[in-house]
Amino acid sequence: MARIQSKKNSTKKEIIMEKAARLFREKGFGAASMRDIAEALGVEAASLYNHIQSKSEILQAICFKVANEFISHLEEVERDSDTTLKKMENIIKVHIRMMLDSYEYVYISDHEWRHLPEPYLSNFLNQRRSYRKRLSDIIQEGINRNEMKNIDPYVAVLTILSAISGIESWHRSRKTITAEILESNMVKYLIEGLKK
Amino acid sequence: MARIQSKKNSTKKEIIMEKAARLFREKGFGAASMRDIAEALGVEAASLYNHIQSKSEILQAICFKVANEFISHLEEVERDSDTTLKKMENIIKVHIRMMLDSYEYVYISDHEWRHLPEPYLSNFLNQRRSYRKRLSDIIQEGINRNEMKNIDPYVAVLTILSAISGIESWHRSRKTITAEILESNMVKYLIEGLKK
DNA sequence: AGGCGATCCTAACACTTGTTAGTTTTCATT
DNA sequence: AATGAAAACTAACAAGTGTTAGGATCGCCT
Repeated sequence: MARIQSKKNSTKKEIIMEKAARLFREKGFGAASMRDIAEALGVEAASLYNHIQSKSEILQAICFKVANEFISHLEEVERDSDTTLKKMENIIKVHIRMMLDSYEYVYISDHEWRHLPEPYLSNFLNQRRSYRKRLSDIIQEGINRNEMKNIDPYVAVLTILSAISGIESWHRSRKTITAEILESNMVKYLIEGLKK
Repeated sequence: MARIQSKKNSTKKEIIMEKAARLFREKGFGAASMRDIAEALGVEAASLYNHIQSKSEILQAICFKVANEFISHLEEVERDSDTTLKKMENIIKVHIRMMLDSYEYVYISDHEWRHLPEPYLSNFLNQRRSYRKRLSDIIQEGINRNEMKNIDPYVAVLTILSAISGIESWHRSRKTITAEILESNMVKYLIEGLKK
């Protein structure tokens, strides 16, 4: 009767979330079963319900954890940076690093959110929309201040966020380039396209 | 006993593919059931098997149709365009337009390919890798000819393709901007970041 | 009118799904 | 060593999965 091993500073729920995240990414939320998750933990499926309430609770926890981290990072950046270009550069860097460090979680929050049950789904999408609105406000201000070239802010935000989310593909590949090269080149590309 | 209506120039298989594509996108491949697809067509699930051989055959057909279209477009562009910048601009436009016109298909080929069964999965990924390699060769040549700024070609390709695939998000939203504005601004952003 | 292939239906199959109930084991604290 | 909570187990559930078999019905062609 193997137990879920309690690791350093992690609740059992978090350990389940991590294993589940891996499987959700590999097979998709729908195709990854509770029995799959349990097996990955060396445990029976029913045992998971001592630590979580449902399969979708795992998804909720992951999605909102990621969303909250991005929001608090954004607030930090808005406080600390001076020019609009620096703001955007820092935001881009935060996103890239989150994608590099918390790959599984960010991926799921990017791709599997539509399996959230209501009302969490609406909640998530509202948060997302407002987050993007705040980014496009920064870009609009950059254009007004003549720091950025005249580009539709909505399109710019879409382009930036989507480009970064594509790092998934690098992560999945046999890495022919390092994370550092990836980061610096992508920042360069995205910022150069923004600059006046 | 409602029949699957034969439309203009479409085999019944193609009609099934279109309805299925919609559902695969909305719910994901795993979560969209054969009974869902059948219901959308006003038919029983078993009846579908007169026109297709399996659920995953639908996915295969969609993924490889998209892949083939991109490849033949690429060959066309490589023949007709002169400078490397023009080549990339045309390729980007082709991708954007495919995303705008054949939204459902492209989305599935972008996001649901991992549910392909072997050996189709390996096949698909090989095609994809070689396609991206050809794009990054164009960029490398652009750098050599001093038409483009010095950027890692792999990262550039990743950025471009991911950015375009993010149009999905526009498609899903209440469109506050037109397709034309989206296209022209995204092309501008992605090409400006590439130019020397 | 009769036939025939295409296309549909119903019924069923063997499995898998998330989840619950009830029981037993583990382990830290007394 | 005894206690009690935490966490595991087995067994089962109702519902849903892709798919097949066999029979009914449609619509076109002679």
